[in-house]
Amino acid sequence: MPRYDAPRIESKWQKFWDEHQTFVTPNTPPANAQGKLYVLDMFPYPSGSGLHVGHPEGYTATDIVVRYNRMKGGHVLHPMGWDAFGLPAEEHAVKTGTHPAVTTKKNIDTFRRQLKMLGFSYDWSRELSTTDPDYYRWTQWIFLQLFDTWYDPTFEWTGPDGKQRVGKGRPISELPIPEEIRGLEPRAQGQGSAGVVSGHQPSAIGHQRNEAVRRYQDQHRLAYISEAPVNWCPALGTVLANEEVIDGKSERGSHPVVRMPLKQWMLRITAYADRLANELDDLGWPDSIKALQRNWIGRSVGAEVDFALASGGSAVRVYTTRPDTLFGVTYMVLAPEHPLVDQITTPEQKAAVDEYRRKASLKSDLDRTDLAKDKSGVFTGGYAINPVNNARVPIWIADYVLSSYGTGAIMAVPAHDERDWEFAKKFEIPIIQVVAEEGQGDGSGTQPLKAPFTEVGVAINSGKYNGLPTAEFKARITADLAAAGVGKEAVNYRLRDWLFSRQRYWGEPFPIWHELDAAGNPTGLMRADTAESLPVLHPHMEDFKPTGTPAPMLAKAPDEWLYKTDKDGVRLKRETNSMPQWAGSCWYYLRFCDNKNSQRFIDPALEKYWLPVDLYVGGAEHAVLHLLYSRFWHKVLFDRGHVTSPEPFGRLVNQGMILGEAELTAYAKGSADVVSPDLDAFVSIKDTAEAPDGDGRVLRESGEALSLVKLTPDQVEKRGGNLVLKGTEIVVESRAFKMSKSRGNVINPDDVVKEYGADSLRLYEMFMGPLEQVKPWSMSGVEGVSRFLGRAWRMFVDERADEVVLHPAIQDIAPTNEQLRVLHKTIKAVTEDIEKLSFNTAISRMMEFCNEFGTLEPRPRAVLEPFVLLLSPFAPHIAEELWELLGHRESLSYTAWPTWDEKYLVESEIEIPIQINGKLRAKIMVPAGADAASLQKLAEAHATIQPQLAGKQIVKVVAVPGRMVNFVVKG
RNA sequence: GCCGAAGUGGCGGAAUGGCAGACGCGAUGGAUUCAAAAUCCAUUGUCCCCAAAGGACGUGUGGGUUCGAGUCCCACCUUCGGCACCA
Repeated sequence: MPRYDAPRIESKWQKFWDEHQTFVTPNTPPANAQGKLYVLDMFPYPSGSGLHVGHPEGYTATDIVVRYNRMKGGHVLHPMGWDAFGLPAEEHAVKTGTHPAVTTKKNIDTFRRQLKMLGFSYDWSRELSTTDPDYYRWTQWIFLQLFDTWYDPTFEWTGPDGKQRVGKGRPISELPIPEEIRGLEPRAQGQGSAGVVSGHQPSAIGHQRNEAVRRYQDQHRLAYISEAPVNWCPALGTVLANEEVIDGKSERGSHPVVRMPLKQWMLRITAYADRLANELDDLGWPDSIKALQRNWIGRSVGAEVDFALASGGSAVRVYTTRPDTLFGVTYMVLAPEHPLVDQITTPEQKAAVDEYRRKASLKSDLDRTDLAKDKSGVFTGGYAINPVNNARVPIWIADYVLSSYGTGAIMAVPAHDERDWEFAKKFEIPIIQVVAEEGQGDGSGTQPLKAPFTEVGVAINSGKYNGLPTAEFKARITADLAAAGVGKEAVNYRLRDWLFSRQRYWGEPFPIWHELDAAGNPTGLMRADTAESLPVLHPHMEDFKPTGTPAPMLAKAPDEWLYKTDKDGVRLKRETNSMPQWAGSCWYYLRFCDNKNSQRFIDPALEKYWLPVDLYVGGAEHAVLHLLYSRFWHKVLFDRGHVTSPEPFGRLVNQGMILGEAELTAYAKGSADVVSPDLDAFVSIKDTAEAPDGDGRVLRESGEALSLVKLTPDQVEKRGGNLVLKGTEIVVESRAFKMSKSRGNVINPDDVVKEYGADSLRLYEMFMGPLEQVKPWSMSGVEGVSRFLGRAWRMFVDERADEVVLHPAIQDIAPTNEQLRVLHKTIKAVTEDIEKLSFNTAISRMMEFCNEFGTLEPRPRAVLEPFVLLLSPFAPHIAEELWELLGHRESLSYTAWPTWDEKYLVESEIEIPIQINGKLRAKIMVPAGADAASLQKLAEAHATIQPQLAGKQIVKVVAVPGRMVNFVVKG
């Protein structure tokens, strides 16, 4: 009984591919190669729970593209690796004492086994893990590049891509040092050289004398240390980047996060904000992802304006995008942390101001969000002078102004800004309208505003600028302010510099040392490890418990790791922070091209050959962070001449999330724990509404809370276009939820493979719907595609025989024209669908083919053979087995992809619709080449059309050859 | 609130401005079987009609463009995703 036996076939071919190294890709293209193709999956974090069904979705898609292109003769790079640093392995270490490296290795082994089980054609010889010292050696090396680079925003240059740019990351040795800093000891010109890491040469220059210069350089590096309020998460024992904090809680684990000032490594990604935004234009990415990134970067163009203090002394600089509303300024607001606050606060207000600042400093982001509903603030007692009209403006502090955006101070124009409006209303500050809607008169005698007017319009109450449209006003006043020396155009970004240090063990150590003075205290001066001394390995540790304080884990490392004395006798202490998980994933796509290179992070020739990645597939959750960070690193490497492509990823596709199986739910009156069993208690979903707190549903009329009853499919039936409780009119809800342990709807790929086989899982993941779309899982859907594979198997194999032999119906006979037409139609459709990544429709076409030939007797071999090749990228194991059965000795992996011939596709007769006034009235068979006139004649003569046209006036006839005929009639 | 994506049978989904619902699931009927599983065949948007023939209605809602709209334009509603005091 040679039934389709997935386990036997799949293990046989997985072993074959392994032993024959079928998918190992040499870096030199084969003689007849049709060009290179680099297809990359976002590599997974190898978690302890193993592969999720979401993983194979993207992986199958890329595997199909890769297998297809290999057969087309492409030189294809398709690697896989592990993003393996991260908190879970370390949390496990805290609990069990198992070293994170051990846990990580175990998890990687599981992931590798699972991926191999699914038959993906990765070149496993290129496998890498971010935790390999061989790998993170180069992560540290790239960090040193960042450390050795400053951004020159005015530098004009032409890159290896032939494009002109303004702004470049340059060696720190080329940073111009201002005279006053250079001091007594002028630096030699051109000190240091590009490509050699570290800005200091301890033996060449006495660095004590250069201390000021070194500190100046340190302030300008792309990797720098700053003391700033950061998100400290006590539960995780680490600080988190803004991006890792959601609603005041940690993204991972939802632990509370507090703000506190700490010294941290930062990466100056803001220097690249413009290029990161602008160079998105040419990328083959979905517009929605580009929009997400632009949104995140949040570039805004406005003006900085100086308001002199009424008390004299320094001025307050504000940032505004609406300099045209300067005449409407009725107060100013400084962020509570603003450095001028102390200076302007009057003695009478000091107590109130100090108290407010103290409270604000304690507030976590969550608290600030909660308070957002109600504006708070305190008057400082100080006044500023509005430069356009010399008006005295009171200065307040309020936490709705952020110290980290713009200048940390605003001019408040309540008439034309929502937030200022709310604030002014609450504290009874005057509101002056200075912009009127177009065509609403000149504004003299304007009614008081009922709400802030935030649109553009025409200036009023603005002196000589009255009547100017907003855009013109902005340009004019910006120029006027600049001429007067009190303002200038300015650009701001929502994007902040990237907080790059964490306080945990299981991350890349920094290749940095801190100089210590005689008393053992840090001097604030740093030294970098040399490139040759890398990697900086982790110290040996027994205890992985967090310190419980913001002091990094590595501070508990043994002294021999922590301290050393440099050649010049200076005592050094190692940097004890570690890099965040994002670091390793920023450049793995480069290392895959050359993962064994011990001399460089990537061979320049290989970078030039393989980069950029031609197709990058992964989840949309990485739309902002990972993709923005890698682009940033890539651009720095580009500026420093280490890579020749300006962007890492040419085409990007996001796979949609896979939800759990749809669940049926009915709602009933009564409390959740006591659900009345009688039907009267049940309520139709149409009579319910979402609960105000977002949790559960309530009765629409009364707002009464309803309890939720899970149903099985046999408890419902369809009636009148709805799903109802059996025998009732009560409509129930059918919805799919995100897979989660708590809901118990997680599907394990291992189980699916055990029951249906890897080919069925692959096929189902692709058949569910468009790759990019969110879709619910369905076990009976898996069964459906598995039945299709069974049919395909029986098309080739005689199940009544004792052995696996070719079906006797398969014969070397000449196919009919109709059979050839079906074959070539299928080849064309499948080929074009793969090119479009429209895998679900490609599978449909193959199902149709199978429905056509599956039970046909006899079946021409010449028609069936190409079908196996079409199927092979989707279901490679069964395809290899059938290919072998058909008598082929070689794996089909490099067999030429079938081509179609248009001549087989033409049909002699086609069916076209006949419409009257656009409505379908009949269908007729016509010769394929019939022209418009003969179409019309045939249509008019048709038995059901003729009577309908009789006695009516034909106004117009639209006849499209090969398409349709439409009669437009009157009467 | 802002930005983005999407609304098509009982379900997943298909459809260069030209036959809506391909393909699959589910369901129903039949064949095969001692019986079942598996398999094969047929039917399956809703409604009118005894039935057939035929007809009416159908792609979130309301308008519009067009000989013709699921598809293009305008307004709105709903769901999902992201951002959210960013001046």
